[in-house]
Amino acid sequence: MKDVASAAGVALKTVSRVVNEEPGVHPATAERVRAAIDRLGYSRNESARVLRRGRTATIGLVIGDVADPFYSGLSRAVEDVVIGHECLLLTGSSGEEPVRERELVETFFTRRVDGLIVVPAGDDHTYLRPELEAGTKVVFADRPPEAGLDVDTVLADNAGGAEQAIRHLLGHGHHRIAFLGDDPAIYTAAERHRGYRAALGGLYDPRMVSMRPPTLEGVRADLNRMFATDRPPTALFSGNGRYTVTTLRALAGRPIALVGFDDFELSDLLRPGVTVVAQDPSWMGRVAAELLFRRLRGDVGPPEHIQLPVRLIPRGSGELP
Amino acid sequence: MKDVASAAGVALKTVSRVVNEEPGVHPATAERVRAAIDRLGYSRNESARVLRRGRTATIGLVIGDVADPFYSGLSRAVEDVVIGHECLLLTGSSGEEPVRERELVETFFTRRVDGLIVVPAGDDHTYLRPELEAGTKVVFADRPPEAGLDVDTVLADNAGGAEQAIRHLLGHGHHRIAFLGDDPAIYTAAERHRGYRAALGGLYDPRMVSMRPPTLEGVRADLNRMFATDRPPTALFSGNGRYTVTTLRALAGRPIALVGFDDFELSDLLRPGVTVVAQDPSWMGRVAAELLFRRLRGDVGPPEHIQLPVRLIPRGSGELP
DNA sequence: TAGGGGGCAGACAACGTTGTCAAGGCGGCT
DNA sequence: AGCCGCCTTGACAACGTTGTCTGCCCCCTA
Repeated sequence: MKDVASAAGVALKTVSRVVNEEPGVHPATAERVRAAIDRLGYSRNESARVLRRGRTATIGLVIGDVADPFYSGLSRAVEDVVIGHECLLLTGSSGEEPVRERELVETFFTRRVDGLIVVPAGDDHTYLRPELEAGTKVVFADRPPEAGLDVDTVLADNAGGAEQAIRHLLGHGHHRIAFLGDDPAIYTAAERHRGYRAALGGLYDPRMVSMRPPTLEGVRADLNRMFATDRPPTALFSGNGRYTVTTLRALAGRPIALVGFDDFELSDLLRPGVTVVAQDPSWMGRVAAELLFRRLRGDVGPPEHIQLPVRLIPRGSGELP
Repeated sequence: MKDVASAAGVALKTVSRVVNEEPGVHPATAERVRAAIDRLGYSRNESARVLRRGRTATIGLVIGDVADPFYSGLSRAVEDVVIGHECLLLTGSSGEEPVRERELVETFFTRRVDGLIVVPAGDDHTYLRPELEAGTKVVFADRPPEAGLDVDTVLADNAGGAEQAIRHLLGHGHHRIAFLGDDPAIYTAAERHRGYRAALGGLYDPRMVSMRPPTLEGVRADLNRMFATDRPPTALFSGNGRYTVTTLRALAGRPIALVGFDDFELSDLLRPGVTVVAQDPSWMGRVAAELLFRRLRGDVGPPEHIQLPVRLIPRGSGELP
């Protein structure tokens, strides 16, 4: 910038004004400055600007794993909103590890992100307190923080979706419905299990429940265990997208009624098509990002807790007798 | 930092030394400083550090679309390498639009990223020249830049993979094999078509080729056109993952031999399983990122052009008669 | 013609770090 | 005892911007 100034024969500040399109520069001078900028191939040093102004125009996003379609859909939506606000996006995958989540968040904070969207992996976010009090805006998506930390959240209707799925299966004559889901320490898994249990009421049987990481062997073993009981399941409800796929693999073609939480590509191409309770990850991302930017614009209302509806899509597997 | 210094009763520079774990600070002093840091909840301002040192410890990644599994797999691998080098990752999706690709790259440059990994959408990268000459390291992944710009590239063996697929189909008795792929302006599509043509030799017939964006209607129309000819195809080769899925939808269960480029989740669960030429997006991401960091460490050898092998995985659809 | 006001330009400090250099104190060696 | 060198610490400038304040010039009005 200094070089541009001397090349154009003006003061540093004048170049700054031109670059920032501030008023009060004579058009002819501005033209001269722009010419010098082009000639020298100058581009503003954003770090210095950030240092001086205090705003980074950068948003941080912490998710479980970009390679998971749920998260990548969410990511893309967040990215679009962020770009629309002339900001950039720092993304990090926690791999669902609380320690890594925290490291990422803290790294983002030292980079002075203006705002943060987090899909939490852990359940202790006291480490956020200082930064929240310092005014950094944080929105939780997909899962809330632990009780006691009242911040903006954008969640899907997990329990409601699970209830819907179970009622659908009950409506097709099933009374013995198994639940295959993730570790109950994961909020969404716990909620979906809660909805499952609520919808089943007196039909609930803990032997028909398997909650653990979705490994093929594990799922296969649990299914075998369930099928070996005196009253085996006639229908399955799987607690998330990866789980549904794993379950399909474990079933190896064995026909049984199945409803899965989360839609996934090709669910319609399988035979039978897989009936799912679909949530919309990009909607969630968009809503979370827009909420964040509203906060950044100065909205200081009480924390919002947005719940997004989910939708049951019958495709065949949930309608088997 | 100033506050920490006065709280600990030492000079600014001493705090800086402690924070950066530089040698030459008395353990007792360091302890006092660390106590003050904890008490005040201080965290280093990375922007100022960047400004002073000139290195941002940030890498930029420009891809087509995070929501596409190929790119998100690549992203995740890049992210892991980047985190391993204590850097952060700025990600942007070009949506395959050259203009947006350029905007993203230039935004990343004004943010002074140390290095850049690009999956190019456009075919004019002269705009990179100044920055390349200024020493910023850039690696192209998945697709090369236009001829004339000799930079590091990491590509898959697109033509070879296509040849392999076609030879596989020829080996199963097919002589009439159609190609369904993306716009030939996209490098990978053009290369795969090249391999297809080379493997077919005299059997090549332009009427059996459809290259256009993968819309369901378009693919369906082209398939109908091909099937309506006097010598309809007995096998299909689809030019990328999304294309394969679209083709499967367009076929609506009609059995015909099919090999697709790119593996995809559930390819094994369809009946018949889908035979594919698989590339490994995370391998590509890892290799590109590692090459980039080698450059950042000062490796100044001539540009490297890495080609990653692909692998044919028979699953049933490619072995139909 | 004198005074006032608006348009334009520049000087300077500050943002929070880090690299360079210099200085003080202390122990060991001659 | 005097000198040297090491260990520890600090002062200061610089990185490239931007916000504030000041100054100049010209035109308009009384």
